[in-house]
Amino acid sequence: MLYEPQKIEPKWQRFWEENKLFRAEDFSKKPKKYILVEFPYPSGDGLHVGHARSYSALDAIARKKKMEGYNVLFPIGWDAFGLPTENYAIKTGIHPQKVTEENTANFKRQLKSLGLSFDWSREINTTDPKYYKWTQWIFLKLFEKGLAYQAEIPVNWCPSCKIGLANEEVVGGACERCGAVVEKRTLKQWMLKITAYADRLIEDLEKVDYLDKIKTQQINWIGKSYGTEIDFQVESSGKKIPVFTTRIDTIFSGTFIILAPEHQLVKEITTKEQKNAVEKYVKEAAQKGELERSELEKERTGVFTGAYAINPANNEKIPIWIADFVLAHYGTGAVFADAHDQRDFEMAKKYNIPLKVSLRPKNDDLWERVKNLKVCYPEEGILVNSAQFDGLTSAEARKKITTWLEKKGAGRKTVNYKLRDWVFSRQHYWGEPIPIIHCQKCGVVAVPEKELPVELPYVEKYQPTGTSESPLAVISDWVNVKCPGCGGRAKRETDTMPNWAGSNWYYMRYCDPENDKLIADSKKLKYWLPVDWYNGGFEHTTLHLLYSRFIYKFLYDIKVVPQPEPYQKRTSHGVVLAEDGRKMSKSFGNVINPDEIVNKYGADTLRVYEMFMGPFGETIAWSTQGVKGVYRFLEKVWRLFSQCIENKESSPQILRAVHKLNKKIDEDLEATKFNTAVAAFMEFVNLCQERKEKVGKGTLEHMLTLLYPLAPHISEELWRLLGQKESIAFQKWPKYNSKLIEEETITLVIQVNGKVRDKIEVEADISEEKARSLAISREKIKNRISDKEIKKVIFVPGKLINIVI
RNA sequence: GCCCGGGUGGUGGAAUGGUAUACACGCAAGACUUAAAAUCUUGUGAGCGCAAGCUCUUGAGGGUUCGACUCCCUCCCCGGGCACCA
Repeated sequence: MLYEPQKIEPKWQRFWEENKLFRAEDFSKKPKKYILVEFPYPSGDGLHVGHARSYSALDAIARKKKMEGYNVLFPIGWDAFGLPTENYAIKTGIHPQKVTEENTANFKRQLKSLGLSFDWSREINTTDPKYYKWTQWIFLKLFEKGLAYQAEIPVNWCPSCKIGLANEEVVGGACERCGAVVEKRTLKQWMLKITAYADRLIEDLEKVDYLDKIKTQQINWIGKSYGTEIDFQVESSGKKIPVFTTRIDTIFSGTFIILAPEHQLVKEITTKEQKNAVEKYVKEAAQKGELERSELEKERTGVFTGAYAINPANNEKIPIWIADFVLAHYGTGAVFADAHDQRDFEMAKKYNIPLKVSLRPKNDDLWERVKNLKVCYPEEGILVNSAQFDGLTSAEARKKITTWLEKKGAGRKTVNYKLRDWVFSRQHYWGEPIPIIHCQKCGVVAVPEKELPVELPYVEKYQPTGTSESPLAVISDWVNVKCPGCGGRAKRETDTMPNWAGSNWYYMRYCDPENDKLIADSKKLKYWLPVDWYNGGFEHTTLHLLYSRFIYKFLYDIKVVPQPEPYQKRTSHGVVLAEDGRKMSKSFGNVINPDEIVNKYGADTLRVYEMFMGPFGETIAWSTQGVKGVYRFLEKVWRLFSQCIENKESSPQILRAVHKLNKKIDEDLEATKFNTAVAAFMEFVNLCQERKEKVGKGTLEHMLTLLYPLAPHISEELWRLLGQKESIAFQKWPKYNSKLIEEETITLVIQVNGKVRDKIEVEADISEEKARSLAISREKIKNRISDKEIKKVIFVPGKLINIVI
């Protein structure tokens, strides 16, 4: 009998679906496991083999958990709002909704052909009004609590497409769509106050089991730093400039102040004499793109405002400058500058601004050069020229100077973050409308909850307007509404939400996908949440993963969800590159279509290959040869069946091997070491083949239950061919017999001075004395030792003996 | 520049203080075949040697240890993230 995956796979997929094998049961008495993979964006390119990597892995986990007796929820849906679909629709004239329907159908067909154990009865789609009603509801709650607000901020503007771009639409300073260089324009945008949750987003990482790499990246992204805020009085004016620093230990060498060009005090403090120069500089800085501004590392530029401030530490009068390397959006948009910062140092040298030193390095030669302002010394040191603080280390000085400034009322201990609030408006058609109404009298008014969802109007024209408004702005009968407050004339908000909006909370909806009264029933949320294991791409660590944690925490605060963290465990899979080591891309013509692999080798081969190709977390290039290797392995499994059908016991060696395999698979699957799990199966099959002996039915069944999570179709088929009436999915996950695994004999390694010189087969529990006399009696070892004195013997029971001479 | 990973045969990789190179690919030889494919068998880190065997080998150098791919220090290279962050 031949192994023909094309015949057996669709059969079992149909069987599993018709018998509702993978339906999750609300409130089951069994313990629950919520296994989640990131839901795909249904693009026109179809399923990527990278999706298949993540899904095959967690499918194996989900199937194993089910066998272990858990009530498993393993759902799937569609993250379908977004730009690629809108762009495609603009290009082809096919409505985005139609495009989405087609792409979704294609993705669904592809996912089903892989035989993944999703509970399709809970399928969701972010573009469904019944779904985005609740996306809008969350926005209203955020608005109610003051966490959604409007602000005038600079946005990326494409002068060619005449449209605002999100950061993710800007590639290397250029428009992703047309390639034009992006400018900055100030527009009124909706913002979400994620910064209010910065501390909790860091602290609560302690409560969850994420890969360390993921935790570190989130912590760095939030970028919490402790420091001091100091007030500099502007000379002969009531104004003060607050400045944030982490290096208050260098305050006594602060000889000038630098403001960001966008700093609000620039206009107010600039003197008449400097007005022209300052205005010119500010204008130039605004015109420079982000790219240009950060590229210009070589040459420092700046301009003097003409104004002076007082350094509160030593009451010295110091000049106030402007420079574009000072960022408006970090700290207070102003810094005090000194000889102990590379950038400040370079700028002072260029414009002949006086400098002095206040930190002494340990190295005397270096100190000589630092003292004479030959080099910048940005490290920590011992304080000098710092009045009563002389002689302290930088760390000590930071504490004492901060306390001293606090007493004088000129400064305070403070904390800063790199994390910024989240721009939540898009001037696009294909997204959730923001449920807000602008009334001339009442101002910004929330759409009443009972009027949700605010449906996206189905129109023929969804092209950009060319102004800085969304395409929705031109649909006058949709835009013009009565104010829910006063009944007067009002207009709808025409911006839509970014596609992170729908993916922020989607995993909650799987718990209760049909509910039209609530985001989800609270008892169901309590039963299923948190997600026990969530797998997705590393690239979502600082966007989707962080955003969705923030939204969940907010929902926890308003008592919608039961705990403060949504995901108990988070893992990430590595990217699958093309065979040539580059990214898979249509333009390179190197894309692997999963359909082709499934047609030629079957879903089981694709799934097992994706697990075998390399360590789960690493970036790996595709190898078609490697796929063939896995296919050969599955053929060997098939042959094992045709050779072993007779009803008898396996030999003790095979029996031991299958129990060892059991242990290995158990451990490797939990640790996401899928590649070595597959290797262990291969070793087992090779062993059976080498021994040329018929394997007993029981042993084969044992092996098939272990293989089932990774290669479900072939396992189910052979299981039935062995005469089983019930699906293999209902089998208990097998337990290994640890006594059977124990070996009676072992290979004892004999080392001389740490080098392997001989090996002997001995009983497993050999004593040290016996091992020693055996080792010394060996010819090879005798020759090595000859007349030399044995200094020491190290014996590792069951492993080795090392003779030191 | 900073923060995370990583560097092991011709290739993807295995081994987290105890037999380096599991497993797979590729390659070579043989069997089957009119032939090819598929399959099976054997071999396959490098060097020396007819052979038994010996020597070397985990990016480079040092250290700890009876013993280091594994731990520590210095450096080089590659991948990812952040980046004028005060």
